[in-house]
Parts: sequence; structure tokens; C-alpha cells
Amino acid sequence: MPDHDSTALLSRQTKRRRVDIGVKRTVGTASAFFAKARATFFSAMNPQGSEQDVEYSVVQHADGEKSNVLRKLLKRANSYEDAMMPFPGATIISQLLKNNMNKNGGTEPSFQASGLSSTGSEVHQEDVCSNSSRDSPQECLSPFGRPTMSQFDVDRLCDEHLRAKRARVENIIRGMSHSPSVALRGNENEREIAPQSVSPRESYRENKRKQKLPQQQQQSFQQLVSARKEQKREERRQLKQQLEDMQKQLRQLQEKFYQIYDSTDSENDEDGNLSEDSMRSETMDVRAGDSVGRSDNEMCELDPGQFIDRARALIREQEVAENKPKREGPKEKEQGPNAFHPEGKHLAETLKQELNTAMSQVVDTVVKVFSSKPSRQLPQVFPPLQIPQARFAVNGENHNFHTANQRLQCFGDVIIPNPLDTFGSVPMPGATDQTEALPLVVRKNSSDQAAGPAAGGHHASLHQSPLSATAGFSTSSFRHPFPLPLMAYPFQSPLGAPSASFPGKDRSSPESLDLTRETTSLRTKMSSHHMNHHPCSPAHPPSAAEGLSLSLIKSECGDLQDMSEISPYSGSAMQEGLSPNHLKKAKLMFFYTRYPSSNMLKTYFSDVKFNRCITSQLIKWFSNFREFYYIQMEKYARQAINDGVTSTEELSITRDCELYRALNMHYNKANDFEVPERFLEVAQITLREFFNAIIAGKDVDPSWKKAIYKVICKLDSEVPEIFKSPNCLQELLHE
DNA sequence: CGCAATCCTG
DNA sequence: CAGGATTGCG
Repeated sequence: MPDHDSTALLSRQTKRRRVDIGVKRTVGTASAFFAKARATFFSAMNPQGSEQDVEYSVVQHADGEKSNVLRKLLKRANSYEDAMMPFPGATIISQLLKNNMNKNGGTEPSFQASGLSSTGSEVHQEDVCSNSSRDSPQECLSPFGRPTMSQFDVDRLCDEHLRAKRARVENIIRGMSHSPSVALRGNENEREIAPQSVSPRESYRENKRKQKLPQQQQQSFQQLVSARKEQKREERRQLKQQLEDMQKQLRQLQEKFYQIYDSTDSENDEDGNLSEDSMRSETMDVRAGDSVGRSDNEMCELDPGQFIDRARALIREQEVAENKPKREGPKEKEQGPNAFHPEGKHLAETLKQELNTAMSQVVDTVVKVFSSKPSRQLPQVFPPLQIPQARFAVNGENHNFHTANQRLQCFGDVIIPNPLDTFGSVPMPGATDQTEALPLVVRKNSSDQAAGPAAGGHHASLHQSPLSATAGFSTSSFRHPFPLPLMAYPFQSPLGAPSASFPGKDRSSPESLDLTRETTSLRTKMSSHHMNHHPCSPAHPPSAAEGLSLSLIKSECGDLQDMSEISPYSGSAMQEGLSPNHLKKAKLMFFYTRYPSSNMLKTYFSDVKFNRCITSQLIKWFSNFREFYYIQMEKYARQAINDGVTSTEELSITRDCELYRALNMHYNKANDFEVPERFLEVAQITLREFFNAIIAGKDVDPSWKKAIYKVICKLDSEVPEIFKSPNCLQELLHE
């Protein structure tokens, strides 16, 4: 006779007996996989990537002269950009410009992307410092809080050339009565003095100190993540605004340009005006057309393709504006104004050329950034992603909004390797489009870079600097074990958005942050495992501890092995953690498969950057699902027995039975998913198995469930293809 | 030994 | 649901 006290029975049966049902272990993290990941990883560090960076920087420097022209004109844009600092990725153009502008200050926060080429990072650091100005510590950090990691020697190589060009351009600009030349010269002085007055060593030390700053900002990561969605939209909007702003500045320049014609060539008064007018009208036309599609709303939803078109239009507009005087001038007057004024001609040509080139470059860069990722045409520094392209084809979580975000996320990734963008290399942890916070799940140490091989090898520098090397940091001062660049981004965390609280603020009650349970777990884990190693951590306010939790967790997870795993840079579109949505998806998948293999999980969670932690967690999830499932089955079976049921025929599972409701409540709480019929069948079989086993008194055997497990594990059915889509939830639940 | 499944606990 | 413990396989 079965024990009527099921509770007692259960506890009695809970002798530590492994009920391994012998389900074949599908190992997705086999060594072969490691090898693959490693290969990818190394390929990511191939010298070509680094050299490419350098080349880019050279180009960029050569363009320095152009910045001088634009510098003044864009000054306002610059201040605007400052206002936007909180929005890291948003200031692509501004940053590009700033790169150039900063040249005069002798500081070159740009090209930090070179940090990617780890090998040179240390060597270059001295350069950086030799150039960094002592009185502006901020300059060692990018506006995004990213510490300056390296500086290319090419800076100096170009210096002479740049100065010559700069002098020329400045000369030209001085001729423009309305242009303030003070700022220019001031900058120039700075540039002349600052770099040489600081010894490289001193600067280096100083630089190192400064680099610690970002670490504290790590705390903002959580909020950052939660805010990323908002940020993306804001980012996009800001970027477009900047483009517009640049347009304005360009127009102003052009106006000045024509004013000069007026003042220097009174004879050509009419001509000049005409040209200007025509230019204006044309510009206005373009703008009028533009503005139609430029409402904030539309901008948010503007898809990269459109954006490219718009950018091209911008270029065209500029070209038109600049070519007009050239053609029309000579046309209306046999000999254009230029003919009479060689200097004016020179000015015109120079300005046109430089403006055109500079502007085109900027725009092209932005466009490239926008367009490259969606097509997965990543720069060489990025190893080919193994994730199926389909993932991106399917994007569009029902809302255009999400689509845009997903692309933006790509955007964030792409700018990383772009040496032209100082801040581009700032990782965009929130670069994912998910609305959920990053759980940061960690359980065991892991060394493999499973499915994320691609994601893995992005930043050579990160990979190259072994954690062990930086581990020394993580002592009393709670320094971050990561390579410094990693800590940077939290600074500018746009967190501002959703979680109004700012990262920098100390937070006595982390819970108020709407932290996910995972986060809490992390904290727990951290305290239980790492506090010893970080004597100071207990003293830190929750905020600080929290900031570290990510890195700590990750380092634990990575176990000092594959840096790519802990690199927030890993930057691909892959999520580094499992989100609540992933959990939900897993639960729904449970309706189809109770015993998914790790490979299957990788297939169906293709948007997740798999590593051992993630794999284990997913497996654990399904283990938990099974646990609940079997417990319910056993409970229900015993209940049926107690209710006098004697035949399995009487046991059936319908959509309105208690057991089903319990299961549905657990795996499909929102009840927004139609549970497949097959699941009912399996559940019924399971129930009957339990029933029969209990009736037969098999439950006296400590491992009596094992037989049932064996049966059930064969009943897995195919998971619908739609679950392979990262956005399957939206697609499934809105059908 | 690492991994995974399960059991158990919180 | 996660962490820890236990167990057993390869």
C-alpha cells in the first residue's frame, strides 16, 4: 500500500541517489569546440588587423588639416556634443571631429581603438602620455570615460606635415574676417607646449592613475544595461541631429565663403549673390525634402538603409552646393571671380576640397558604420561570426523599434574596430537590443568560449593581456581585473534613461534598481567567493560592489582563461547572458523537449554567446523544469491513487485538469502560448508511468524514477523552427 | 577530472 | 530558480 503521506514518502525517497537516466550527454563544449574557438581567437589577433588600425590612424592624421577648417565652424557642434556626452555611441560624428580638434591640444584620445592590437598597447602608452596634457586629466579619458590606452607613433610622423598644412589653412581662415582666430591660436599654443613639457614617464604614471577611474564606474553597468534600449533610440536621434548640425555648420561655412567673394570682389557682387542664392535654394530644397522624413519619430525608425541614403543625399547636397559656384561663376561671367583673384581661387579650392573631403569622410564613416554590421561585413579584426545570418534576417521583434535597435546594436559593435573613432571602441554592453537586463549568470568556472568564438576574438589586446597579469589589480583597491579599456564605458552610461538613477551615485539599496534576481545572485556569489580576495569590497557601498559584480562574476566564469569570454567587447550581437526572455523561451521549449542537448540549446539560443556558464545555466534551467514537472507528476499520481483511481485509463490530462493548469502556470504563466497537444500526451504518459510505478510499489526503490525518466526522455519532439529565431517570443506570442 | 543529472535547500 | 552536494559516466 502506498504511503498516504506523500510528503513523508518523498522525503524518504530522497536518499541521495543519482537517478541518471542515462540520457546521452551531448557535449557541445568539447575540446574540438575549444580548438575552434581558439583558432578564431587567434585569427582575430592576426597582425593584419593591427596594421589596419595603424593605417586608419595615419589616414586620420593626414586629415588633421581639414579639421582646422571645420574646427571653428563646428565649434558649436562641439559644445553640442559635450551636452551629449552621456550618450556614448551617439556622438560618432562629434567624436570624429573631436579627434581632430584635440590634435591641437596635443592630446589624442583618438585611436584608442588601437588598444585592440594588444601587443602595441603598452609601448604606445608611453606615447600617449607623452602627448597627454597634464592639466587636462580628462583628456586621458575619452568622453566616454575610456582610458587612453595607446597612441600611435604615427602621430608624430604626421605632425610636421600637419603643421604645415594647418598653417596654410589657418592663414586662409584668418582671411575670413568673421572667423575668430583666437581659438585657433590658443589651441595651437597648447599643442606646441603641452606635449613637450611633460615627460613621458610622468605622463605614463598619471595616465595609469587616470585609468583607474573607469573601474569605479563599472558599477553603473547594471543600470547601463537596463537603459540601453532607451539609449539606442536616443543615440540614433542624437546622431542624426549631429548630422544635421554639421550640415548647418557647412552651410555657414559656405555662406562665409561667399561673403568673402562679396568683400573681395565687388564687381562680382551679383554673381556671388546669385551663387549663394542658388546654393541656398538648392540646399533648402534638399532640406525641405529631408525634414519631411526627419521628425524624431521617423528618425528613430529610420533604417540603416534609409540612413545611408540620407547620408548620401547629404553628400550630394554638399557637393552641389560647392560645385555650384565653380560652374555658375564662370558661366555667368566669362571669367569667374577666381580668375581675378588667384588668392581667392586658392582659398575657394582649398576650402572646397578640404570641406568636401572631410565631410565626405565623416559621413562615409558614419554610413559605413551603419551599413557594415547588418550585412555582417565586419572589419578583418573580427573573425567571421558563426551565428547564422538568419538571425539578423529575422530581426524585428514585431516592432520596427526593435529592428532598429538590433541594427543599432550592430552599429555599436562595428565602431569598435574603427580607429577613426576614439570612442568607437567603447564597448556597448547594452549593444543588444533586448529589453531585459543582463542577468550575468554565473555558476561555475568556465574556460571555453563555446559558441561565441566569433564574439570572442574581437579585441586582441583584451585577449592578450591575461587576467593573471591584471589580477594584481584586484586587491585592496578593488581594482578591476579587466584590461582597463573595459571599464571605461560605464562612465558615460546613458543609464539616464529608464533607471533614472545615475550610475555614479552610491546606492544603499541596490534592490531599488530593479535588479534581476540574477544580479542578486551574483552579488551573493561574489560575497561568498570573492570577498576574501577583495578585502576592501565589503567596505564598498553596494553600488561599488555591484559594479564589480559583473567583472568578478565574469572573471570567475572565465576563470582567467579565455579573455574573450569576459570581454564586454566581445561585442558581437550575441548576448552575453541569459535574459528573462530567454528563460521564457526555454520554458516554452520545454513543452517540446524535456531533455534538450546542449547543441540543441546552442541552436535555439543562437543569440546567446555560449560559454560554459551559459550552457550550464540553460541545462540547469531544463533540469529545474524537469524537476518541477516530475514532482507535479508524482504528486498528481499519488493524489489520484489516494482518490481511489485504480486504472491508468482513468488518468488523462486535459487542458482544464489541475495538473495541466499547474504545469501551464509554471511554464507558460502568461498563458499566451498554445501548449502543443503532444505535451499533453507526454504528460499523460508520464503521469501514468508514475501511477503505475507507485501502484507497483516501485517507489521503494530509491532510484525508481530512473525508469520513468528513461521513458520520458524518448518522448521529446522536435522544437519548431521558429524557436530558433531570437525573436521567436514576439513572433510566437503575437500570432 | 570534468561534466551533467539529480536531489536538496533556500 | 540558483547554489551546493552527490552521484555516476566517459
